[in-house]
Amino acid sequence: MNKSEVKVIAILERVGGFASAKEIYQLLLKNGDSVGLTTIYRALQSLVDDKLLDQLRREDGEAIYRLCGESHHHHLVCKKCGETVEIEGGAIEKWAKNMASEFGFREVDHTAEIFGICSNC
Amino acid sequence: MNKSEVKVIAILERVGGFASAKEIYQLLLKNGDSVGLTTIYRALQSLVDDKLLDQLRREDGEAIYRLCGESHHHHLVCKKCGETVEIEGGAIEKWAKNMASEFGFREVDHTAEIFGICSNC
DNA sequence: TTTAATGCAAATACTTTGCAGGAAA
DNA sequence: TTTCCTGCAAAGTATTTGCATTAAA
Repeated sequence: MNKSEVKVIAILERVGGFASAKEIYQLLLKNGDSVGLTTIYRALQSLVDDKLLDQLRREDGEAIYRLCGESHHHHLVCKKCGETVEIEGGAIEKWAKNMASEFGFREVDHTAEIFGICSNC
Repeated sequence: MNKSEVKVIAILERVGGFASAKEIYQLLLKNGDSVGLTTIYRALQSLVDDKLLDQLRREDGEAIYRLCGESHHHHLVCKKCGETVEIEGGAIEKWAKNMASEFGFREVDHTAEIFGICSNC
């Protein structure tokens, strides 16, 4: 594991959830670290190969990464103003696990988001 | 719904599962239909907007499409081969409703997908 | 010195958009 | 005519690769 990979892991720890290559890149720059996007991609690829990161896809096809085994949360997003609340998804975790095992799927992951209009809008 | 959209629907009926834009394009060509890839993309986009198709992503980020049933359901998708199972999400519906009301959100909608590797892969 | 890591630029793959010509109403 | 549909070519975005430079061992 080289320096870039350590940096990427550190950022993802700080983020505590999913982030795309570009987001990680920008966080590193903001951090004062000097890196190229290429290096981020290479670090991410290597970390996924080593099974230290999970890789999923956003709806628009962009790849997003997360530390393996990290407990994650979901979002409640306002369709109008974009305000976002992080919520626990205990029920969903169980649902995903049950459904997956019912149909014989392994290495299971999931995405879930709730959209609505917040009380201010 | 115009001619191209009808053609796309017909192909997806024949396929009986997911297909990417390129796959649909090639099937149409093999069929003797003369179409451009651009038109396929436009038809797909329009059908997704009209909620006649579900759109998901393969592991490599390519979009895949398929006819969607009318009832609200969720998907259990194989990250490798794209095989998909439609599943009921009773638990999720409740979770979404509860979370939304807890935080004062209304006009609530949600997305939820489970990813894994199916028993054949 | 020998190997591994880096980053720019170019290449690739998927998808969207601008635009002009053609079909349909 | 007026509007919609098409498809080529160009643009856009995410990601990967070639290659020469640099850092590390």
